[in-house]
Amino acid sequence: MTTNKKESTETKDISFNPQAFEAKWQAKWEADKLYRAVIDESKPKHYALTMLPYPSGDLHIGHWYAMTPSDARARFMRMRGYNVMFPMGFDAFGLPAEGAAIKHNIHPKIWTYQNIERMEKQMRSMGAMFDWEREAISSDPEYYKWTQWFFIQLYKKGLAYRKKQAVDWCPKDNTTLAREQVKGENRVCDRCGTPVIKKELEQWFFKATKYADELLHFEGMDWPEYIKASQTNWIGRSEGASVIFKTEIGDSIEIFTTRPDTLWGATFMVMSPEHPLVDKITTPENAQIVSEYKAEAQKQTDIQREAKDKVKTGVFSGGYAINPVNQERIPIWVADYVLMSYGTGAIMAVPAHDQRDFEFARKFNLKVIPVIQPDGVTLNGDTMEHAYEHEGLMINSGAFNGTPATSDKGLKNPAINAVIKYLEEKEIGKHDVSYRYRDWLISRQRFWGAPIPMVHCEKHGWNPIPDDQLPVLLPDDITEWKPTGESPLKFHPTWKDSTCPICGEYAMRETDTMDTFMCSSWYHLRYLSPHNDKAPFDDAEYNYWMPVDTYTGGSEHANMHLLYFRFFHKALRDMGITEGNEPAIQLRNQGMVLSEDNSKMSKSKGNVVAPDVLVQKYGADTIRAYLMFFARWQQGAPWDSNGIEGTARWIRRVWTLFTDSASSTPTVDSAPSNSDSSLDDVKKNLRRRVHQTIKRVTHDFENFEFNTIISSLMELLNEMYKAREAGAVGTPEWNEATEIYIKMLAPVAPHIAEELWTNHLGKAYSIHQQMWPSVDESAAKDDSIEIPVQINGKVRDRIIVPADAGEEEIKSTALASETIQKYLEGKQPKKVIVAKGRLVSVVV
RNA sequence: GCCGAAGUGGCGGAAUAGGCAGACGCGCGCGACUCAAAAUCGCGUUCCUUCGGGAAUGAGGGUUCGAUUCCCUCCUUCGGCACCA
Repeated sequence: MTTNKKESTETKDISFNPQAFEAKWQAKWEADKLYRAVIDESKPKHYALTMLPYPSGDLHIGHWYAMTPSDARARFMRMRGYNVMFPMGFDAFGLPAEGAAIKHNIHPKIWTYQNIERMEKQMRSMGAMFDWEREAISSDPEYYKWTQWFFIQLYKKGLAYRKKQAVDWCPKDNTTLAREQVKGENRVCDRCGTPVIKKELEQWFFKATKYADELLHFEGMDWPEYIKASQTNWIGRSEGASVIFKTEIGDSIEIFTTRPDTLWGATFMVMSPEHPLVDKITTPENAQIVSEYKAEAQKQTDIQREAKDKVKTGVFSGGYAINPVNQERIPIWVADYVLMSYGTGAIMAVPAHDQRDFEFARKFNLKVIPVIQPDGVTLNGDTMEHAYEHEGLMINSGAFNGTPATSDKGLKNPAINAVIKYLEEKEIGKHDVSYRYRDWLISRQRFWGAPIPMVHCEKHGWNPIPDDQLPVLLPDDITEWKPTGESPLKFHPTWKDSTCPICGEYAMRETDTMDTFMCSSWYHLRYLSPHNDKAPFDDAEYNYWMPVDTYTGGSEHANMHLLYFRFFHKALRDMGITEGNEPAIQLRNQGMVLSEDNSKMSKSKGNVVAPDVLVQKYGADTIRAYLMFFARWQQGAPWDSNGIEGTARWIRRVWTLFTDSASSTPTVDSAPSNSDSSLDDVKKNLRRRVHQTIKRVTHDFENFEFNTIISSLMELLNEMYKAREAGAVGTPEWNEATEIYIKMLAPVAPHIAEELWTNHLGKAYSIHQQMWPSVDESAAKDDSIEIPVQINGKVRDRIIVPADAGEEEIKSTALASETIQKYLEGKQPKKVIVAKGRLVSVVV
């Protein structure tokens, strides 16, 4: 490379050396505020948001994969005439900072801000159009002041509350977790993979379940199907009825059922061992076995208790309830297959029509009474071998006998519908919906998060910190970081001391901090006005930019961030802070870049691809292009370090074609006949390919099909090399092709595009302020086309016809073909089908 | 078990209002340039073949002149849920 430089000192440097201009353009764009997004009512707005990173230390290839194609699309939208905002920031609170504090005895703040500085620098090397003036960092006091303010608004609205219950606890991270942050069958911590345990603790919650039903609606949202499905599964709506059963001693037990039509078949009840009425219902004779069973249940983990293949266990309480529809006296059992965390913690058991209840009934010799009769078979409660869970007619159900029970759920099912009507008339039950979705537990027993802005007074209980005392700052003088299961803030000598906003007496601060997902639930709003100290954001900014038009990021957040983000928007809407029902219209998720051996990249395995090294070797543009090219973006693929050479070759060939002055003189030996007519054809063909490419690239950008954008540009480049060989250089068609090519290249490879445009073509700075090229439809159209001719479904020949040829013309040309005639062997075709412009199919 | 997405060369992947399967690139092979290598450039590259052709888009069936694309049954992989009443 040094030799190249020496050679080219007197003329323009034509060797490809991205290091020579990438940093230069990045600095100039920033100095010129080229990507500054300001309100401009004369243009349609486009809010392109990509998920902000945690400042973990170094940018990895996954960040590039998420961010640079998103940037390319934002740039494309900008060239299409949108006023685009593409902000960036840091989700800067979180556990790794505390891990570093423990390990290196460094304050999490110092560690975090050092990382931010390094990562900002690395991000700048991407050449993305981030508007850094809108940068927001969630651990800045000016940011978390408003995180706290939002907490208080939620509290005042009754959407934040404190409650003692059994909660998920990660023994490694030493903190509680939200239900969403516990993963999979093994119930492990989403962050560290450690199996969680249950702890009975008093914690702060957000009432997300209030929005359960609304969160199931995705109307007008262009979100991936699997994200919507995942959220729908997570919320887990079931429709049915709640019914009140009375015990013999007069207590009410409410149950939830999706099958009220089987009420007449309820032959016993089951309560969760944790149900508050268990002790009351248990008779003295049964007290011993029930308390032993409860103790046993408590010892087991959730995984043990909820294991699907587990043999059912349970004990009889000695108590009885009255089935409200037929006054039958039915025994109440206690069993751990009924969970306190779902429904009411008690069920009516219908063994004839529920497999779980059936297994239980058979084990303990309880009555089985069929109440749904399938077509053509008579069920016998004493001999049936499994529960019948399908459709049929109601039987043994008094006045309801004969009512059809279909496979429909809820009120759509005539049997369920009729019984619910009856329950409501009799006031023994009502139509009801149950969700598996839980309220969001936001307390974390950790230091590096936004302090929950509440104080507790002996006399006045919990109260929010007055707004004028916000933010509640984290102290700098903490020395002990060891996780104890309680926030390090609790052990600070003075931090927790405060006064009650009501009486002015001593009050103790809440020492827990907020789940960092709280910070990221509103960062898209802080980008609107990151330094506003009067409000979380300006209304004018909100009204112009929101909602987010395109949101990109990882799909691992399906049931976490993406659900919190929607909940938060709805809660804010109900407080009059935001407008509209959803924060983001369009969502797209990139896949994952795996390591070359197809495994997940991780520091511990040492298989991480470092973007910095690649940037040094190839330049940012090549990395950007390769990340767009090497896989379907929304799917991801294993990294291929050889593969990048192909993209690097393409970028170099782009550079060579547009900078090599020799390109204007065709080499004598390779140029074919230079007659005017053939040059005309070459020019026309070039122009056609250029305009066809605009069409394809535009379509693919709109649809996030980044890999085919690059292929199309590669093909067009190959075409241009051929046109150069044929002597097209210097013609108007060549010049047009050059301009359009660089414009289409600009979103993908912003530096080389600028260098070629401004320096080599001598066009007005900046390429990034140019409009996207428009398609000349007439130029894009083919004159003549080659279409295949099939005989009995097999391609036997290809014919060339004018593009606008009619059916008859195509047909006669096809049949006139010698090859086709040979295959026909003089026979008359039975049928000839002409698909205009596509194919001829001859049937013999 | 339920919900969702996806199965195409050695590899990443193209092509779906039904119409030339394998674009583009990697890898591989041959050639040019070179003392040599790298870089670069050119040609070839789904499989089988008796060189006429034949087979092939996870498997099997269906609709059709024609199916990677639509329908049915099944298999596999990935993601979510799961003793959820």
